[in-house]
Amino acid sequence: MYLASLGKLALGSRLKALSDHFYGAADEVYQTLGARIESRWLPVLRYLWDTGPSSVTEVAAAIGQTHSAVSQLTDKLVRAGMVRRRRDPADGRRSVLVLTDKAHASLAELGPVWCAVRRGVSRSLEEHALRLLDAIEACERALQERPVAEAILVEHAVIKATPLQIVPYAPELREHFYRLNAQWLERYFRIEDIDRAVLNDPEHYILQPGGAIFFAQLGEEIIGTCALLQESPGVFELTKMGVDETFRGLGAGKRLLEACIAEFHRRDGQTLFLESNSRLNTALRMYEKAGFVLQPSVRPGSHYERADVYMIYKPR
Amino acid sequence: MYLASLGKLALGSRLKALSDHFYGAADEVYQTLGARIESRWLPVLRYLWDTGPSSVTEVAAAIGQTHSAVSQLTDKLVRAGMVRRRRDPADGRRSVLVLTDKAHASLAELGPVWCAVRRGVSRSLEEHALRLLDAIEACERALQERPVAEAILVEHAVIKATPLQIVPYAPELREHFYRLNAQWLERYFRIEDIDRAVLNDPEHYILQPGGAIFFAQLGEEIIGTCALLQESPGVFELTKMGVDETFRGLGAGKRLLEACIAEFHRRDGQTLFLESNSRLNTALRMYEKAGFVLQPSVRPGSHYERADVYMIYKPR
DNA sequence: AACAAATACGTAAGCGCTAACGTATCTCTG
DNA sequence: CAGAGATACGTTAGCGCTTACGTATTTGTT
Repeated sequence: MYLASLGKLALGSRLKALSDHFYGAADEVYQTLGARIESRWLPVLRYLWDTGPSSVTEVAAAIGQTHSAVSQLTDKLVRAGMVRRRRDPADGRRSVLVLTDKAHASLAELGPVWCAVRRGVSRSLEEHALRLLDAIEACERALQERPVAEAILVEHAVIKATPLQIVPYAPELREHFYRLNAQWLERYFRIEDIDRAVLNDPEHYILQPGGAIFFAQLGEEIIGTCALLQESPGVFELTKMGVDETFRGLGAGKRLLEACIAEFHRRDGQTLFLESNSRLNTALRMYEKAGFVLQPSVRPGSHYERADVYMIYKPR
Repeated sequence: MYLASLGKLALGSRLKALSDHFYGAADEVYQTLGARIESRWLPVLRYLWDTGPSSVTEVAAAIGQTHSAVSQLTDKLVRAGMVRRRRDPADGRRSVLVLTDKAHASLAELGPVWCAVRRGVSRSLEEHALRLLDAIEACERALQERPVAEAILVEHAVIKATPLQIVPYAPELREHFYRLNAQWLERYFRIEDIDRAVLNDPEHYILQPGGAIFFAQLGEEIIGTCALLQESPGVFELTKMGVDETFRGLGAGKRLLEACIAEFHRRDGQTLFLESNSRLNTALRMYEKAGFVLQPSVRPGSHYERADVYMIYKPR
């Protein structure tokens, strides 16, 4: 599922899909069991069933919809003979919704069905059903306290106001070198032995052989890294590029790449290559834009299992 | 929020509401930041951005929608100048969607916005955002393997085929007496000292003073209980009624109530009363139907903090 | 008591999506 | 190679909901 890869960017779409799925399942159940009810009716009917005759606005507030939605749904329920509209004698504006006898009878019969729904959901989703419900509830509460749009705008303002710098390696940044690379390695592949060695001791494996390491720093935070490894005299490998997932999109990767290429030229390098994996679309596109050219086959004698892409830098 | 009380019955509605919330928040952000994009476009645009020109069906499959939806959305994107339709030279049926230069430019500018979205969501929802994402993913997977509608129908068939019996107290059922009552006590109130004592030793507190305890048994499973407590000679209290939340709707409560009332008559009781709480709507309605009449004030000298309803049995 | 403001609710138009259908094109089979 | 079936995709109608608006009624203010 592609949407999963978008993470928090596509929450709306995924929730919608899940929502439709549950509505559909409920309707399928009601239909095959011959219950004369639709899944969309349930909140209104159950509310009237639980709390007795109520006005349109009251129902709307309880089930979290607009009064228009309830009003239109009421039209349908009236047509289906489940609800009657009554004028409130105490307040002529209000229209009180009352369940008909037919509705009471229908709902009374639905007890076992609802029981089956609860148990079926539990059986199908196992413990995930409860986790989903908990998460929904927690999010509903959190959103009321801290509206997400506001929080996003604040973050955007902060990001825009914070300078993005590229800084060279310093011993106290070593842990970031590990962290930033472990993130994508664990996510897409697994950390190979050669990775662990290099990430734990970059000074020995990268700097000593005549390489360089850069970090992208947003304000005080280290959000990305990239290394230039001298493989043999004049031959450099671009490697260990990693940008914190939550900070993608700020151009840190591009800036790091530029820094490495500049360093490569500064050292009068002859060849600059890189190895990567075809699943890392965005990274590959970035390499291409920076001047790397895809080679027809993988690099002979590659150190990495995951490497199925081989690119060489050909400045235009 | 009323929907929360429906639990798994209203999953669809709650997911829809959350979904709309996120879509709305995203649109608000895009608008105030002047981005010429709408939240609903994102899956399609990002997919084309990530994987290059693609056919309608391909996009639809990736983002989990129908080809019609993608086709119609494409109309809008074409009108907005973000996408071009191109015939696939290799297959005349296919219409390949290609991002325009304008779209590339717009999307390139959106990097920081998406970064802000991810971080804003995290800030607003804190750790719940990840929990929600995990739960969604787990449910998506589970639903593919075990369709929920099917599971519900199976449960329904099982429930319908399993007899519901009312059985009297037996020592080996004591733990169920505690479990079933603790469930609703913990959910709505808290367990008072008097509850703990009675629930742990019902033989001493209920049976010895001349009371009775019944259990509702569905097949092999104990799903509900109810007790008749002799308060003084001929005066009985209906108490400790509890039905497993996942088995509500099968009529177990009603059957238990009938059993208690029958027992009350069998013992030639004079008075039968109960104390309850106004929040327990469904229970109160059941008591009323069974012949209990709401009294104008709480019972003098009640044992319970939570009791704000007092009813006396008046057979018709 | 008079009247502006607020409230309750219905209606209309529109949006995003689906299901159903029609058409064009491709693929497979004999 | 003909033709049946499959596939790709656009179009239409309709559903569920929203926003915007209009009307009736109540509430609050002076």
